[in-house]
Amino acid sequence: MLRRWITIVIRQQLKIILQKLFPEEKITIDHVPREKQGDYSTNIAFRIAAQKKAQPYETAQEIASRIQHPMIESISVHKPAFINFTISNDYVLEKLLGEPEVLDIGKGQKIMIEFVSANPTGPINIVSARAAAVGDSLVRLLNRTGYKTVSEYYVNDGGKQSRLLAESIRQRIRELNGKTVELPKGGYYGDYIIDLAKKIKEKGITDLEKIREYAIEYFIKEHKQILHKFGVEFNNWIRESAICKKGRVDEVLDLFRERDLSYMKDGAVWLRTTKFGDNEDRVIIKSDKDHTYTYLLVDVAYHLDKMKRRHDRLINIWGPDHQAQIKSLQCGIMAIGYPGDTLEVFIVQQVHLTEAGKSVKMSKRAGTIKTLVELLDHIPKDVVRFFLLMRSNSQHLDFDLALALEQSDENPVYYVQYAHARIKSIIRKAQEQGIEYSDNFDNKIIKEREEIVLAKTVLKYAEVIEDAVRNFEPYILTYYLIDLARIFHYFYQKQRVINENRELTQARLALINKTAETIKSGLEILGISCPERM
RNA sequence: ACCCCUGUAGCUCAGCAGGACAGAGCGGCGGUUUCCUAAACCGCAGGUCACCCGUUCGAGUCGGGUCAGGGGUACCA
Repeated sequence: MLRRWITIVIRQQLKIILQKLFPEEKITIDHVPREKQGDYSTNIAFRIAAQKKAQPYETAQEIASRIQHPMIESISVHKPAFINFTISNDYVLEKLLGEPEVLDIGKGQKIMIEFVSANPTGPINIVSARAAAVGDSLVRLLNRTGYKTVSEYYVNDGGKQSRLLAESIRQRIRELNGKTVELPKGGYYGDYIIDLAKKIKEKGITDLEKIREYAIEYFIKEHKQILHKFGVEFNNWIRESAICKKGRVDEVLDLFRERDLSYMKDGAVWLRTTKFGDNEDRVIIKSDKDHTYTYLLVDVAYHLDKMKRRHDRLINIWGPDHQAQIKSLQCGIMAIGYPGDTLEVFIVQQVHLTEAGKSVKMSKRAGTIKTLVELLDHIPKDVVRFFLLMRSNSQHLDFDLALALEQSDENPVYYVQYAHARIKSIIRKAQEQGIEYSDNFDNKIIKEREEIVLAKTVLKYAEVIEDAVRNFEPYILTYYLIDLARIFHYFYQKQRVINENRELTQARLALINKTAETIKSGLEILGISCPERM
């Protein structure tokens, strides 16, 4: 990629000029904010001047005068003391039309990435949908950059919530039978419970445990279906019950006992998480009759299982409501002998659904949910994904339903897709006239500002991918695609691709073809379709 | 009380490990189509980067504090 090459070149040059004055890795290369003043810039003169107690501007001029390289078209010094480089067009075109760079950032590292993991007690809400979009894009991104990923969905099919769900359904069934009922405290009240109750009533299931099983299977199936519709597939769906059956919980309990990290108090078993920096110790086995396990215990067991499957890194993507668990879980993982940074957790912040300025609150229990199912009933998958990938993970996200429904210019998804469709249309047109694009042209034929800017922007793609991977932030790519589309549209307005000069036409076809490939690649990573025509 | 996230143009947000006169989209106003898709493009208006201190040659960016908004702090998952 350009940035890497220019960094290497400049470092080499500076190394000679500066001798040992400055460590190579401290030389930073940035993009220049203003197009007219070059492509890349270094602030090295400030550093050198500070060390030598010299004037920064003069130092910059001195350094600049001594740098020379065929890929650098020109060097200029700007006040206060920036040294700017403009890349030669030849080099840009050579890179653009050459073999696409294979980015091997991961170097075969195995990453397990767990996301969504919504409880099978109701439909998937929009925050989980956001996690799904982010997680799925990250998987695609990582797989294209030299990582080996495994995506996993953890199903909480045990525990109190599923029993509460079953009880809620049973009461609804009784209600359908004309009885007055009392819904369990903290139970589930959504309309979907009544629908499910009707189904279960028809099947003639009355046993509470059978109701529970039926309901859980029902929701797992529903989640799989809707995620499939959303373009998200998981390598593994792993169940809490399976982890328990495997004996992982006992393993974990043994480890705790061996290391003297668990103790009895008030009839419950506690884990000394404070030893690892938690604010308080946590209960792992409850004091109730059945001595049931807490979520924490089972979750530690689950993560032990993940680690036994030999992954180099474990990543979880969680919603904001799970923020408080991170510490305890990491302490639990340390308690079984793994380093605290074994598990990295990324929190995607909440999603605010807005409609005509009014916000719609969401809670699974309250029954006023806006679910992924409902969302996809009204808004195309591409739009939902794009909107959910427009903010950094840590940003609260406003999802404007009205805007999402707009089928036109306001909607940035179509803006990007349209750029691709437009290019494809031009290429089709050219083919009808018997013109194919060709990489064999004199580089000097590409010289218009709009062409060069487009070419340089396409080349930035590799840098963007690198940034997105490094930060685990797909939105960086989303922004880039909007930017690329804008630059293409501008180019289109200013320069004709198909024109009377055949060689120029072919060159421009090659340029826009690369642009289309880049948009397509980017949209694929975001899990968004890329139509040939619109 | 403690923890996490956020506070940049009327609205929604970019601003990448400090740098060059603060950017985009939407909304507002005004333009562009004998020609490759107008789902496009161009121009104008609009900001004491919440506030205060500090570090620095240089702070929207880093540190401390204040204020404001959202979320979280279960023997629920």
